[in-house]
Amino acid sequence: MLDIKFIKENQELVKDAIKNKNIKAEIDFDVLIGLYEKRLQIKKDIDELNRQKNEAAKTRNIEEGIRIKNELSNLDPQLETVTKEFMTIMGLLPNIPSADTPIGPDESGNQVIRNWGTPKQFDFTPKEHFDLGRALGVIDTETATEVSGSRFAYLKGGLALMQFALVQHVFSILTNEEIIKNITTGSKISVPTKPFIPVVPPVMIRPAVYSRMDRLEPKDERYYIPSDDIYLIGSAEHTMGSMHMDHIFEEDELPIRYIGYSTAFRREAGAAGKDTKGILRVHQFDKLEMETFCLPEQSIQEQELLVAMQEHFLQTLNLPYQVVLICTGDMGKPDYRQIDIETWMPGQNRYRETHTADLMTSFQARRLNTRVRRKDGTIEPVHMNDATACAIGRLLIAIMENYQNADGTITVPEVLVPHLGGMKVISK
RNA sequence: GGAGGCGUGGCUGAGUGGUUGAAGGCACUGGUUUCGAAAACCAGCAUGGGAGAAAUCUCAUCGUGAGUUCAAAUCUCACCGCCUCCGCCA
Repeated sequence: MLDIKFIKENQELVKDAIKNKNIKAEIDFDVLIGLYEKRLQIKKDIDELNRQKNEAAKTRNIEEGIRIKNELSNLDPQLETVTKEFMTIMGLLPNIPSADTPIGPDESGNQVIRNWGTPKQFDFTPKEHFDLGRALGVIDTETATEVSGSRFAYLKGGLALMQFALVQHVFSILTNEEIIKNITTGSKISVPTKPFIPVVPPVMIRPAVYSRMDRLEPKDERYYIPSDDIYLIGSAEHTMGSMHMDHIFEEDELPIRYIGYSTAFRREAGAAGKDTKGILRVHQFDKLEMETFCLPEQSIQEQELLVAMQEHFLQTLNLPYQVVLICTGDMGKPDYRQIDIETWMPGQNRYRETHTADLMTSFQARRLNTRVRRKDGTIEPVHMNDATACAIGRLLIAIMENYQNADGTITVPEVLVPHLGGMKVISK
């Protein structure tokens, strides 16, 4: 949610954001500001009546008290109505995109800002992960479809083990302050080198909290359990970002960095027919997610750190990738700046999205009421960043396709070998 | 799931209808003292909204939401959460 005072002073910015982010809502700013002012006026009237009520109560003026009570009963519903209308419009407004965000209608407007590594030349035609996985018996979507439905899979054998090798690998990087220090120095990123705190968060979330994260929508995309009025999360971000709602940090406590491991649940509504084979797009996958809280003036650098950590991770696996600055039409509503990383998938002969890094500025924090008390005593919303550390399913695909051999076996990346108990090749 | 108990400020803890936004303690901040520190003493110390140049004034908030009352942290109801015992369970 944006700050109404910011909106009043920066209407053009907000209007541009709505247009450039393709938000399908007709917002009348005169109406919005009118509602805000009307609400303020009603609140003032109620405040004054309350003052009189308190006065009457103190002096035990019963008749006066009854009179004021009746008057208040007229105003209360008015306030409720106006507040509701006001909040409805406020909830539609997106975050403002950063100045360096390209303006574009959809993914065609995204900009590749750098790339790393050279796609390996194979002396045979590289296969896609589902063919490799089926032949090796490590991905079974047929049985999963019978048992659970489409877009589910069994990961087996060496691939199942590799999932946990990746988890170990990510945790070992992100909890190591030395590595973070080297990366910030090497990339000239000026943020504290505080390591990430490992977290296994809940995978279910209450509707009200989901809404405060501004992640309840699109509801079609969410799994909902009516008997308990609860949602399954689509990312660890959802229950980690909300960890500190209604909390005020002291300035020197920040940044706070978490690395969470959880299963993510997605209905993939509207993706019918898209990426139906294998495990690229499934209803359930495991993911390691970074979530950080920091001072407003540090949040861009913080996002740069998260991207640098992602790049470091891919480099340790020697996987070629490109870094993409996402344009207005393709970025999320709460995003200020979104950077994706696409990793080379030889079987598909193209880069596919494996990572995303979202800088939300104060947009989520304002609704979550997560704030910081500055040294001078002022209190303001913190800035929040979230970013993929490792979407395990998609990384497994990248590893399978990049490390495949002519005989259909898969070489285990060197850094993962120790985490796989010394296993060097996944074969039948 | 059954029985009972409980939710008050950063923490602890008093407060069962009337200047209680809330005693006391701890923690924290500033000061006095000290060569310095500890201790002691003094002072300050919730958040949000509104008015004001400011001092300050004012409204709301004692898990959440409704209700009773001239008046609610205190009474009623619902919901949420926590604790203890029993049951079940990884």
